[in-house]
Amino acid sequence: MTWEPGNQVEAERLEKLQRLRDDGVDPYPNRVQRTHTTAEAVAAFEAAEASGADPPVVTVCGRIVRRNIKGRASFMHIEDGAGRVQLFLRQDNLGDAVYDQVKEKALALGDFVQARGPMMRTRAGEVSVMATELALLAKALSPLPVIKEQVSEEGVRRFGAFTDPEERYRQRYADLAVNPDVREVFRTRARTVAAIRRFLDDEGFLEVETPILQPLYGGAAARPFITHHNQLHQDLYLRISFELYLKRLLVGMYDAVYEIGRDFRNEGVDRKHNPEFTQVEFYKAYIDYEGVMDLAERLVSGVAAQVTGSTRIVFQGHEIELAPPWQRVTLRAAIRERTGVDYAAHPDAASLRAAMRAAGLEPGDDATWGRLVDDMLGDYVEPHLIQPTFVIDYPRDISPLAKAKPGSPNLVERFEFFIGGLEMGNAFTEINDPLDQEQRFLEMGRLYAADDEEAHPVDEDYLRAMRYGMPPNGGFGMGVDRLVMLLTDQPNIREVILFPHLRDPDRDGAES
RNA sequence: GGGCGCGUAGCUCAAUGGUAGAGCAGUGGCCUUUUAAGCCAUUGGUUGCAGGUUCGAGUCCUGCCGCGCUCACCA
Repeated sequence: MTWEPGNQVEAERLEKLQRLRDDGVDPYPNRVQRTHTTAEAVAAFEAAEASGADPPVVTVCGRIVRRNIKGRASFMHIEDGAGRVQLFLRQDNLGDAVYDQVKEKALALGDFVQARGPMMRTRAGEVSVMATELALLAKALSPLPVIKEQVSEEGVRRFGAFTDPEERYRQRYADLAVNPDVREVFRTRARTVAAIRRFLDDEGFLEVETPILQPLYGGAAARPFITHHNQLHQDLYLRISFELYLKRLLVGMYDAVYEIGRDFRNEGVDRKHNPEFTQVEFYKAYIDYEGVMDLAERLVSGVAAQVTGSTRIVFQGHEIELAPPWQRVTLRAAIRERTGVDYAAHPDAASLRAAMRAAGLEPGDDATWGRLVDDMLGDYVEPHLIQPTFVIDYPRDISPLAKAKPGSPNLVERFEFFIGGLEMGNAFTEINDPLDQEQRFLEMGRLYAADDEEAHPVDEDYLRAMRYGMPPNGGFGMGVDRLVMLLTDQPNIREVILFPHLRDPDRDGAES
């Protein structure tokens, strides 16, 4: 099977490729030279200019992003990962053969080239490479969207665009190639992950890697993806959280561990959810959820400061201060404030449902008590939590891994924290009583046995680990993608995931 | 899964039910300091897919595919 041009532009480019080959030009040569990035070349020239030294002679490489062919002198801008620089191309300097390639437009927008020559400044004042050598490095056969820029005092105006979300995600390489803002988002993402890692390393945590393919799944409320190991004849699950493996390591006498990695949840896809997403979880012995709150505040505000230079960010028009201390509100008070319902006065599902109806809410028909409480949180409280807020003390029956709150049989020592109206993370004082944990697993099994979903499995090996003795500890999980959304002011999780999941377009009736 | 909206040239977008267009890109010219370069000329379309209504469908109807927003789901 051989590629056929899909349109006229591609056909013409393929023809030019053949013409270059006929002329003995290798459109994809093996050998490349580069002495400077575009940014280094400009900096070297400016330094020489300032000191009165001779202008440097440089060899630069990059993609042609602008081309202005005039008679016997032409200009190109080439871009590499560091920036862009103009090439000044004169027939006198390049010789007829090479200049003909320019003039005949054998070198097109999108092609990669290598140019060598002394740096200079044009009459218009732009630092440029006065090319004495010019060579093709890689021919582009398909045209990228063309985006022009007008640089002025007021900033950069852009003309032309590549904005269709579907095509941007399906062809992220093209999106990145033409949209520098998008490239910057993923640089910020990389700095965010690095800053999280640095913070936890400095706090004495050990970074570990635990199984992604798991014989049992657990640690969160979600349906898993299922796969199969052929030789072992065994079904496996892609993990929905790291929790149960990380806590096993506390039994193994690491005081503090963390993992940054991918979780997979077989659930709906929307602005805040991708089937695979990046999570950071940490577990630390000898602290409770108060200690975790302290770490969470310092982690998030410290990462923001490192990544953006400030603890004050703007997200979707809201100014948000991430510096500690964050607001703390009990779930009970938060819900009472927003709905008028005090769930503590209605300790069973039936009476809580009645109270919700009396307050004008619409409670789910077969929701458990804890589920009703959680619904009120999501519907009436969460959208208002713009400034960072810990919501603490959750219903026991939606928190099977969190330790009970002394004196409150329905509550556990758990918090979730919210920023910008997004649920950012979840944490608790972890259960370390193996018999209690076993009962909680069994309760969960009963509570949700009615659901048609696969029953949640009890992880017997996890209980065995806990029976060897687990130190008291606090645990924490946070969505890294959502943190990047906050720090880059992106409203959609797909804008911070390089290759987000999309439906297969090559189905019946679809364009292929 | 439900509701609403969208799908037209490589990209961004037009087009009362009546000959499918523009800008950029491309192609052919002119130009040895341009920079959204300019000027002249010009190519490019199975209007997402399949049906239907109509003398006539990009436009109206039905189904399907994909995307967006939203609701639901997410122990």
